Amino acid sequence: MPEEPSDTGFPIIDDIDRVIHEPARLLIMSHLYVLDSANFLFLKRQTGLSDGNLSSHITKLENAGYVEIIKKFVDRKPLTVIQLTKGGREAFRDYQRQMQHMFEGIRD
Amino acid sequence: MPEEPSDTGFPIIDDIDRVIHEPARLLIMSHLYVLDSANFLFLKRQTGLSDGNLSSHITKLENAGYVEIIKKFVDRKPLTVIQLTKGGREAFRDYQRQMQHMFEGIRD
DNA sequence: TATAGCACTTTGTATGGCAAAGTTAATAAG
DNA sequence: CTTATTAACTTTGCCATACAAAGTGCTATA
Repeated sequence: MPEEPSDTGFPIIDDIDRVIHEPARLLIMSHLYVLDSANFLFLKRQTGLSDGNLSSHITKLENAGYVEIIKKFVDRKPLTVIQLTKGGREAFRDYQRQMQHMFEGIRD
Repeated sequence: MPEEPSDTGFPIIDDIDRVIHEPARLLIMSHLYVLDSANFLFLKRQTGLSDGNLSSHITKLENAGYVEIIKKFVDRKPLTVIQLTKGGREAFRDYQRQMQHMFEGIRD
């Protein structure tokens, strides 16, 4: 009979949202959680990611329904705004809760 | 002139210890941080990992110097004990601090 | 026309996780 | 003596993903 991992207060591996867990996206999501939205260039500077990488990471976040990507022209220059969605906010909060819950059982 | 990401209180991507960050190993390390040491079977049950995966994850932790793997025979059965090292304890604490620091700036 | 800025997209490489199957070593059961 | 069982691997193969680098398209400006 296969056994389930017993409840130790630690999260089950599968519970961790890997879309958010990936460091680059964790950083993007942290900024968005605070600012709600940010433009491409800003995120690029904050994260230190290259154009290509930032682009692919926000596309993944978009596919997960965590952000909305809005393209406009401002001052006749392209401006890409990345906007956190409600689902994205919730997912990030869940992730945060899970991590903190895990660390709670751990104090020296 | 290339720009450094400005200090927002969020960690730099490269600062995240990916050896620990990987969910499976995060779970292993959490247990070890509390228990200091644990045997193979126990960790396998707690994490729900397969033999092979658990084995390869603890090998990675060993290569990083975070655990020591001790093989003995008890009751005439092989017993593999995974013991957290000092370095492992420190690395985990650093990881935890970094994560919590990141979440600190984020409260609704 | 050439250049620069912004935001991609594509391509290639390297890594890494995971499942599955096979292996070894020791003992227990028949 | 043979087979099975337990514990713990190791190996193989697949697939996803991260990242760098290079090229593309669009707009505006010199």
